[in-house]
Amino acid sequence: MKTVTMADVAKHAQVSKSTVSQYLNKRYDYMGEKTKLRIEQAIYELGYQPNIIARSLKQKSTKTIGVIVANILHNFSTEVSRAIEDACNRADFHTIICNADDDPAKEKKYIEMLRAKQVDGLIIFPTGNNRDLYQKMLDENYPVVFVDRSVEGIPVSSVMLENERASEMAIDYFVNKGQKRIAIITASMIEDVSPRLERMEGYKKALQSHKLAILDEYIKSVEPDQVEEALQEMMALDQPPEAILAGNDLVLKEVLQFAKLHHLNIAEDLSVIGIDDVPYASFYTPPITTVAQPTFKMGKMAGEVLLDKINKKKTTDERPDYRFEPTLMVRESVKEKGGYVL
Amino acid sequence: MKTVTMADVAKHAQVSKSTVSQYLNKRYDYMGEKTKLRIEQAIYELGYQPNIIARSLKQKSTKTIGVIVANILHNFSTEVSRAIEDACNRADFHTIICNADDDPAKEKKYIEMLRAKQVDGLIIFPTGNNRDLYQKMLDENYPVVFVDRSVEGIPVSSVMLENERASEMAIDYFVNKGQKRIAIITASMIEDVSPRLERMEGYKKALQSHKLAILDEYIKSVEPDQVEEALQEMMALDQPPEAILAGNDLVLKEVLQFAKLHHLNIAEDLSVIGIDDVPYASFYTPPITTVAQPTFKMGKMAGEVLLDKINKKKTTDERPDYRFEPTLMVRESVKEKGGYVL
DNA sequence: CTGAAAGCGCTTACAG
DNA sequence: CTGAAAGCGCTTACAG
Repeated sequence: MKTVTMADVAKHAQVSKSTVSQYLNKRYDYMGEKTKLRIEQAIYELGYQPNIIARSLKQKSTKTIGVIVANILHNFSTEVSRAIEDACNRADFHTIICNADDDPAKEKKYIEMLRAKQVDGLIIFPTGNNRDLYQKMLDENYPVVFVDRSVEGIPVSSVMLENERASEMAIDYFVNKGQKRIAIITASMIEDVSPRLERMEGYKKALQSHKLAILDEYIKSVEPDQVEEALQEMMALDQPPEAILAGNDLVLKEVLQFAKLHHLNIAEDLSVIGIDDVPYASFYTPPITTVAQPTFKMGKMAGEVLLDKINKKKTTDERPDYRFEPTLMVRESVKEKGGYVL
Repeated sequence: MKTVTMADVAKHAQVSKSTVSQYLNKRYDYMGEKTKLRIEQAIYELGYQPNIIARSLKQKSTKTIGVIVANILHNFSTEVSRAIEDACNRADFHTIICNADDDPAKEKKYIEMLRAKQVDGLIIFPTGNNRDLYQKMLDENYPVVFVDRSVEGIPVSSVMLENERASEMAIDYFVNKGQKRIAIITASMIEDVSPRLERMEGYKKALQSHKLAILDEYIKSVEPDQVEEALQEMMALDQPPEAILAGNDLVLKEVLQFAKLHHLNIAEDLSVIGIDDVPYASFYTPPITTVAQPTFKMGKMAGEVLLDKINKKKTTDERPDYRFEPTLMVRESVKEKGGYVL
């Protein structure tokens, strides 16, 4: 497997490497027609494939961006990544996707590895716990955009959901259906991750605006594997909640699993709304009402903002963040409590 | 953002570039302790990060492999990819994952792009329609392994499920539950993709071994968006099927959606088994019985076989393929037809 | 124990 | 219209 290089092509076509290079880069401005043909022919005969690595070294651009998702297990991450890819492909950029597994150490490793690989920019779903690194990239004027989360004090523009609005939509819907005992379960907030905080805020504000009390027993922020226990506790209350807002897809899954285990019928015995529109929502029994994120638009925006920074070589952010409106996907997991409608 | 290079470090530490390079590659055999310290210091002070692109160019190895999945929408693809990544990470290899979208043209584009990026080897879930390219890689002794599918006449070793066995397990289970009117729906077979064929074969053989007739009306191979229509037809038969084997996760999804739409209760009105253990199977109502592929093991094997080829520089395959046993995940989507048990 | 030199496969002013 | 030459940032025999 001896590789054929540009020099081989040049010799075969009886021109210089420079000319071959011009040809490849479509700078035919002054190139003779016969020369062009000879090169084309040589490339074909030798089965020549340019070595992008060599080009990148010289050009100091790899036409590749890195994407580091906090946790690939979230549906959201997969869908947004796909949209980022599409946006980048359109600009002839490639995409390398890495999964930080919610682990700041892994996130750090990937940031360093991708930068060592000379990717031209980074889209990060930040874990939030690598402030020094984030700051360093800013200082170096390295193109970065955040997705899903923002990091306090780090002025990198972030593509995010209107999170408070998402909770609010869910609560409004619950209340309109006559639900009053509404709980919320979000992923753990140890890391102070912004969407979790905002969704919690939205929940509280919405309850207040409906003049409903905020009960500590109805609020849980826990790891996925503790959701069951949290539900256990809630359901053992004298006044257990009758409706639950699941803060993300993983929490929703746990809630549904819990319901199954304890033979609670969704809607009938327990109303549920999930933030994140899971793929099975529409054909679940009953179909699950969710608050959908415009994942495609968000990914597209993230890709475009990053490409813009890369091209313009300006990494300053004129906008702190790009917020997107959620959509309520009304299905059948919320019970209508006739008598209590406001 | 002027990047600091090895030359800068060398100057700062007052040694030559060679020595810095030795240091980075941990060839300290004969390196003076003070030199080592000075270099370490210089690297730290300058915040030096090696440029992997430059190294790759010289070493002719990127320590990166490419993975091209036929269709990332299959759960199977995602899980196997994750396992491949893990296996590669362990050997300090990176992974670039691309999605061919079941489109041979895209597959071709990605194969060429990844090879241009000098990845050291390729794991492909082949679409099957790029025979020339596959053959070319073989001829060039380029390291490749296939996953999920094999390609007739292309002797690249492939990591696959024991597909016939998968269908057989499902049919045996149906029959043991007293089901006799068993249909199968697989994805379209226009492309002659091996697992689909094998699953179909397994279905037929299993029916025969149970002395059940093979009815053409009970066999459909269609695109996901035609599954509904196919079901429509089947269910309109004088003797509609009472059990359905869904050939993969996407088909299963369509079947469940169809059941929902037509108010058919799974198990009660229609028994179902799906090949591929979908994430929601365990908490669906009713929980869905599936035939699971050992995705983790398969991905690990694919990664290891490829790394082996890369390291040993031998790309000949001592084994045509690596077959894995499926597992029946018994849940509750198959009705026990008491009276009819054999 | 360390350094000078060549080279990996390209690109890009610049000269002609 | 085309070529010679330098250089991207590393690594690696080889010499000393």
